Amino acid sequence: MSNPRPSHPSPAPTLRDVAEAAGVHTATASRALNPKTRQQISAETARRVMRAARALGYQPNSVARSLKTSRTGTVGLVIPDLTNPLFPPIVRGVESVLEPGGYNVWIVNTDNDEERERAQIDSLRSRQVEGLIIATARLDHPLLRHLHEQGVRMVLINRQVENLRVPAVTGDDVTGVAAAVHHLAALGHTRIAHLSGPLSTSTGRARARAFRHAVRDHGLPDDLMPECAHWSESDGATAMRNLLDRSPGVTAVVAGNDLIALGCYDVFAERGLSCPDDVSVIGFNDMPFLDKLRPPLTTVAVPHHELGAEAARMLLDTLDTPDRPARSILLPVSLVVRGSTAAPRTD
Amino acid sequence: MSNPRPSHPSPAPTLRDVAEAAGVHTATASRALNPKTRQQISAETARRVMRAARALGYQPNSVARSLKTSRTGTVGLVIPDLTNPLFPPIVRGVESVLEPGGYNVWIVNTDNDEERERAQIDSLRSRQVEGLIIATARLDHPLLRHLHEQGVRMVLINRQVENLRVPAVTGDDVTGVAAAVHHLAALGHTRIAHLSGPLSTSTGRARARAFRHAVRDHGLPDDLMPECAHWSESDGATAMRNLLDRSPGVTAVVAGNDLIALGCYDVFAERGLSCPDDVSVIGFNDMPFLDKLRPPLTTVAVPHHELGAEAARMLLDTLDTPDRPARSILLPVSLVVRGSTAAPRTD
DNA sequence: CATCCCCCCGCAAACGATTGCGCTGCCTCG
DNA sequence: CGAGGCAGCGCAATCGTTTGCGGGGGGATG
Repeated sequence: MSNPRPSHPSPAPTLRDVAEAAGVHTATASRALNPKTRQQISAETARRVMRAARALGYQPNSVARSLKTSRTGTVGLVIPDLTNPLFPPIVRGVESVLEPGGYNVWIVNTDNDEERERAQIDSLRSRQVEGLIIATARLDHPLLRHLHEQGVRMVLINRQVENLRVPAVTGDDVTGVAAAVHHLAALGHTRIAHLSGPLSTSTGRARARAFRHAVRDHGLPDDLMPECAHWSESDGATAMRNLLDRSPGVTAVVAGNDLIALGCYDVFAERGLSCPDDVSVIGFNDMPFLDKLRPPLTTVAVPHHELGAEAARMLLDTLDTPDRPARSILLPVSLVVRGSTAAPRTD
Repeated sequence: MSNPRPSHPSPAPTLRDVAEAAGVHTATASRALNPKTRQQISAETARRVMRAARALGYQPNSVARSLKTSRTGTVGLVIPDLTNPLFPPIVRGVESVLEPGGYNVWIVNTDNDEERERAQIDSLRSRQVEGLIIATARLDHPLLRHLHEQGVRMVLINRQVENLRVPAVTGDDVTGVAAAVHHLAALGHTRIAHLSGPLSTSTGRARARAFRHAVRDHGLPDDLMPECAHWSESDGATAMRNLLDRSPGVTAVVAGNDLIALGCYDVFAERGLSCPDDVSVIGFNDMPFLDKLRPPLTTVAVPHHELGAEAARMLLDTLDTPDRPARSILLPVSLVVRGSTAAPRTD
C-alpha cells in the first residue's frame, strides 16, 4: 500500500535517527557511515549502523555536511547560453572529469548579459562553489579581476584576460583561421571576406586578427571584414547581405562561426546564389549535423569536449595545489573540408 | 595593487564580521540585511549594517542559511543528455519561470543509465532540492514510485507513469503522428513505415501506438514498424537499412524523432536513393537547423521551451500548495512541411 | 596479579545563519 | 507622576554533521 498522502511526508531521517536505531551516538554513526573513518569503529557496530541507515533510507544531508566541513564538492560552470550547440559538449567534457573527481557541476546561463553574469556568479559563490569554470566570451571586465583578487579558483574557456594570471584553455584559433584562408587561397580565391563575430568578445577579436594576418601572408586584401553584432544566424545574414551589396566581387567567406555561416546560407537562398559555385563558405566549430546541410559545410573543428575536459583538469589541479603557476593551453583544431568550398567560377 | 597571492585569500567575511564592524549583534545584522525583517530595526542601524556589509564584501553563506531554514531555493532538473538538441530548450524553458520564481536549477545528466539516474537523483536529494523536474524517457521503474511515496515533489516531462498521480507535461504525440500519417496518405502513400524509438521509453511507445492507430484509420497496413534501439542517428540508419532490405515497397517513413530521420538520410546517401522522390521522411521534434538539411526535413514541431516552462509552473504550483491534485497537460504540436515529403513516384 | 596500551566509543564544540523570546529604555497618556 | 506600551536590540537555541579529545574496558605483557 503506497503512501496515500505524499503531501505530508514524514521528515527525512537524520543521522540522529540512524544512531538511535542502531543504539549508538551520532558520532559513532557518522564514523561508521564514512568509509574513511570506518576503521575506527568495530566491524560489528559499523554493520549495525549501516543496516539501520539503509533500513531508514537515510541520506546524509550534504547541506549540513558542507557547513561543517566547508567543502561543497561543487564547482560552477558559467556559459552564455546552453541553447548554442557549442556548449553542451563543453559541459559534458567538464562533467566527464569533474564527476569522477568527486565534484558536481552547477551550470548557469548568462545570455551574455553583464548583469546576469554578475548575479549568477554571486549566487554560485554564496552557494560556496569551490571553483569556477567560465566559458563566456565577453572580453575583460572588472568582475574577473575582482574574483581573482578574492582568491576565487577559476579557469577560463575560450577567453583570455590580459594581464591576469588565470589558467585558460582555448582552441587554436590562429591556426584554424590560417588553415581556412590557406584552403581558399589554394583553390584560387583572391577576394576572401571574414564575417567576424562581435569584436567585444575575445574569440571574435582573436579570429579577426588571425584572419587579417592570414590574408596578408597570402598577399590578399584585408579590408573585407564586416563585424556581426552577435554570434547568430540572423546577424550573419545581415552582415552577408551588406557585404554582397558593397563588395560584389567577394567569392569566398570565412565565417566567425558556424551559425554565421548558416546566415550566409540564408542569404544565398534569398538571392539565388549557389554555394559553392558562386561563393564558398567556411564555418568555425563544427557543430553537429553540419555534414547534412545543403551543401555540407566546410568548417574548422574545435574539440569542445576536450576543451571542457581540459579546463576541468586544470581546475582540479588548482584546487589541489593552489600555488601552481597558471598555465594556459591551446588545443589543436582541424579544418574539415566538405561541400561548401570550391574553386571560384572562372568567367 | 592587486593581491599578489590569491592562493592565500582571507576567509570570506561572515555575518559575525559584519555585525562586529557595525557594532551590533549578529541577530541584528541578520535582520537588517533581510528586507523582510528590516523594519524591526531602526533605519540608522540598518544603514550602518548594510554599509558594513558592503564594505566587507559580505555574501551570505547560503549553505548555513539553508541548514537553518531548511529551504535551499533549488530544484533539480534530470535529463538524459544535454548534448541532444532536444533538451537545451527545455532547460531554458524551465529556468525562464523558475528563476523569476526565486529558484535555481540544478541540471544533471543520466545518459539514460538507470544506475546513473539513481545516483544523480540521490545526489540532488542529499543536496536538499525542493523539487524535481524529470525529463528522462525511461518507462516506469520503481524509482519514481519510491520518490513519490517519500513525498518528493516532482513533475514529469515527456513521460507518463502508469498508476501514479504525478503531474506531467508532454507534447501531443498522438495528434502529431496522426498529422504526419495523414499528410503522407494525402500525398498518395500506401506503404508507410514507422521507425519507432525504443519501446522501453514512454515516448517511443506512445508514438508507435499512435502510428498504428493512424495507419489503421487510413486503411493502411500496420506491420511496418521496426524499433530503433536508441534515439540516435546510427540506430535510425540500421533500422532503415533493415527495413529497406525486407520491405522494398516502402515509400514513406515516419521517424520516431529527428535523429532517426537523419539516420535515414545517411542510408539514402549510401544507396543512392533520392528523398523525397524515392522515399519521403518525416521527423519529430523540429530540432534546430532542420530547414538547412538536404532536403529540408518535414517534421512535427514540439514546443520544447514551453514544455519546460509549463513543467516549471506546475512544479511551482505543487511547491506552493502540495495538496493540489496532480493534473497533466498536453501541449499542442504542429506539422511543419518542408522538402522531405512528396507524392510517391508513379511507375 | 598489576600495569600499560590500545581499541571503541561518547561528549561536546563547532560551522554560519535564523528566529522566538525577553529585556531595556523611551515615549505617551491618563 | 506613574503605568503601560512599543520600538529596538541582544540572548541563546537550533538546523545536521564532523571531529578533536578523553574515558572506559578488555587483552596482552611482565
